[in-house]
Amino acid sequence: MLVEKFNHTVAEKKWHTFWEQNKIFKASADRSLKKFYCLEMFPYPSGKIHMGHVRNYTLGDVIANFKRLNGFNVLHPMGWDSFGMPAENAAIQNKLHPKDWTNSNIQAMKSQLKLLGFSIDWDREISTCDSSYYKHQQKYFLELYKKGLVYKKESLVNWDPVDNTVLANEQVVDGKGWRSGANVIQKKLSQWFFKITDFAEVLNESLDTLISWPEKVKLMQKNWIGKSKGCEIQFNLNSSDENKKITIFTTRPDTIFGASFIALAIDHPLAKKYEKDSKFNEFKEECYKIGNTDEAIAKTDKFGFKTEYVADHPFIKNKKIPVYFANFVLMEYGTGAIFGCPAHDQRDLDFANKYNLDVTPVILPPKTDKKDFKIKNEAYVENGTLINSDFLNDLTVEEAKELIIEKFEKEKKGKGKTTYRLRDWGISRQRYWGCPIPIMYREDGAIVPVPEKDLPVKLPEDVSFEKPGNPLEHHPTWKFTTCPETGMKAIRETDTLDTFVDSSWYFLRFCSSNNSEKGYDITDAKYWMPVDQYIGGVEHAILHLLYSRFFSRAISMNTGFEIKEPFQGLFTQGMVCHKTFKTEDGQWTYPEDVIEKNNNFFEKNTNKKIIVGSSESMSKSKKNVVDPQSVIDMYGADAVRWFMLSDSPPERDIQWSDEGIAGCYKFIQKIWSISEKIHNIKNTQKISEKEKTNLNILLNKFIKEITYNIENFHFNVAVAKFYEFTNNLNKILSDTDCDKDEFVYILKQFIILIYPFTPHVACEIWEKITNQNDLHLQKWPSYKEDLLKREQNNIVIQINGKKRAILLAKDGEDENSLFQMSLELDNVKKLIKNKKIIKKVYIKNKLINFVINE
RNA sequence: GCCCUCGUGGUGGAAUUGGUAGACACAAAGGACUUAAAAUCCUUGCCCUUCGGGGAGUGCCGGUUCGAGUCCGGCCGAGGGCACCA
Repeated sequence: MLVEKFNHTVAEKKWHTFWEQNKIFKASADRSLKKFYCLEMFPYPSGKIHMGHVRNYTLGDVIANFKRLNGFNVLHPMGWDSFGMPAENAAIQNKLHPKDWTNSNIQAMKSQLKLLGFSIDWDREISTCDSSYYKHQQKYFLELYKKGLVYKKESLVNWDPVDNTVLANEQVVDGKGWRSGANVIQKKLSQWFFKITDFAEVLNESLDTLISWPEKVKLMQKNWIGKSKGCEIQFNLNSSDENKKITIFTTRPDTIFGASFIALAIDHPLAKKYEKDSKFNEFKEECYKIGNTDEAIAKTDKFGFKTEYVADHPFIKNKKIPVYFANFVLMEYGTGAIFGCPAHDQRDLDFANKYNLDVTPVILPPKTDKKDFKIKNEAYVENGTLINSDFLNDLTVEEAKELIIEKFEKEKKGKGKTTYRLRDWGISRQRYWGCPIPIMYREDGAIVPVPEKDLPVKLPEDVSFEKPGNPLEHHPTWKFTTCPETGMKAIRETDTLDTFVDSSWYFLRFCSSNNSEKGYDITDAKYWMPVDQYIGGVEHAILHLLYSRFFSRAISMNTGFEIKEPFQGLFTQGMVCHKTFKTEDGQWTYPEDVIEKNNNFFEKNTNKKIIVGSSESMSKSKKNVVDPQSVIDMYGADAVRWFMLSDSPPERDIQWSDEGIAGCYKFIQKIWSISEKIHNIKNTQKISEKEKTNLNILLNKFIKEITYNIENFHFNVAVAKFYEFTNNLNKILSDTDCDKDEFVYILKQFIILIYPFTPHVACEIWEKITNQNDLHLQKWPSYKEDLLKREQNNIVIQINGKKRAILLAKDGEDENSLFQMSLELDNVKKLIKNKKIIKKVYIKNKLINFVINE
């Protein structure tokens, strides 16, 4: 019989229309239902969707569909992270208004997402650049301002002296501005900050409650917050001026007897004295050049600037400790001052060796003789016992820390303290395309929040990008206003908010997206929050997730419903990679412009030879991208979705391949042809009870495997199980006398199981065999555990741990008779002959191991 | 530099708790069907073999165990993170 092919173009369009018209994926307002909030990180509307989006949203869609079939009321919304730099760049380069550019991108990407058949509740769509969104954000800003969680301080920015503009780190390439090519300098600007450090402890501690987060992400956040327990110590200075004391922070107070210098950050208050010293300023310039990332600091040679100050050691009489400024000490961390103990810290040792400072070991490694222990170029940072340390001698590091802190506190020379590496969140951006900060600067110098009734402070639309810098700053009228209370003249804040603020509460907005009064409603949030499953790229492991955890907690404090943790479950997916193609003169080439001839590759139009490079994550700059649109057109949405779930575990990178997607297409066709075969069975002859039982066992095992693998995010394994089951089913179909009812039943179960993965072909087959369009209303199949108990098991017979035979035995067969039976097997007999059995091991229904001496 | 993760066929990967290593897929080779191609289906996949089976084997070296891809120790290699792109 000629089987008609599955026409994905027609079928997919048909189901899209049906789903949309009947609002199949709309979350129910019925609060008695058990809920499931499934969220993927919302996209930046850059123009077109890319494979990374396809993968991200396919993963989420499987979960959302799976949960719906399991009876949950699922919230699966989508929105747009639509403020940000690319829109401004487009405005500068193509003379398009950021708003128009953004909105047309949104339209384009939305229709692409619809093509993929994602089960999204589009009625809740939001866009962060819309004033109906950001007006609530301005309100939250003011609330935090009132709570004292927002403040202003001077802070360094990357400044392009030619374009007269602030640059983001990514706009600084090799120390030069990306557009002008000018050397970027560090400039101090007064900027707004959120006091996230007030939450350092709670954000750190609360990580332990997130049991469904990847350990890796939690660890990254822990490192970022960087809690460390230590001690502040005051040193007396021999100084003739007002600086009589200096406070340092250390996590190693136990090494105080090995202290040989004090090092200060270049912007430490003591630097004031040297601000006119040209040598010091040269040194300072050198330090600025390094930048302030941990990586840069760790890799740079340590150097310092000696001050005239000398400090007294707190316990060793007459011991004088020199004071330096050093390039590896940061003002932002601790007190901006440390004491150096070179014997037990590599940085301190490098520094001490450079300036010929004392190196006195104070920790002796275990089982080492004091006489043999010398420090040269490598610091000893492990545990040990204290030496050369007066009253601390012979204690362990832990004991010494405890005792010395006690002593410091008693003698009022210092105190135990916990510090965090986490710094406050700078939220000012000197850019146009962002949420305006609702603040005015009054002519009398007062900083005045815009009253709530005057919100939103809307972005002006008539802006020009002719001049470099912030268009809000240049706008002829926008920033001039009056204080509503006093009538005094005022100037608006022209900085806008970091776009990470926009994405720090959008998941709350989805709970009440159509509420114009409030950003979110507490009753809605009580029902929907927290997000049960959040899915996105690991690149957001730190900032976005940490900021969201902070912001949602901060704005919900004292509202009667505090959001302690917004994301209960987190999954971070890997990237989509593809081979790279380059011409011999080093030009990146798009895959669709490359053709293969006898294992050699050429550029289509020019016939230039192409060099195939390694597989890397798809990026526009390397041109190793495949446009989802073209693949959807050719193979259909189901095949693309299937590809995204196949082969690679979702947390790992996936390699895009043309053969792979073709294979997925074949599989979609295959399940279609199997369903046709079953649908067209004419013979209704019953199959035997035994065959029926076997089929049932197969199906039950299959249901269990698919359920387990979805719940555990092993989608690639689930896909393999689908292949396996399909192969088996196809074999049985050609072997067995057909029983239509039986096979239709199996097919229906199969279709429900595959619906979350490939909904279009599933709905089409379902409709064909049932004449109904209610696949989305079906219940997820359950399995019977007793059916999975097999009557017979293959028992592996090992001799000395090596597989030698397989024995088919009744379930639960007596141990001794199993030993007897296995000893009868030819191969076993042969190998055991004349040898003594020392030990017999039996693992129920699985394995026997005879241990014999050779 | 510091912190973390991962090393399994030609390739992507599977192996829930220590118990048949290589499921499933891609690629390759051979075959069937066909006038032919496409599509589809079958077989093969390290070494030795008397075709029963035997040997080696999960980056390398060692350990624990009746039994190790899985646990422990030490090497080697690859990747990721380390403060305003989103």
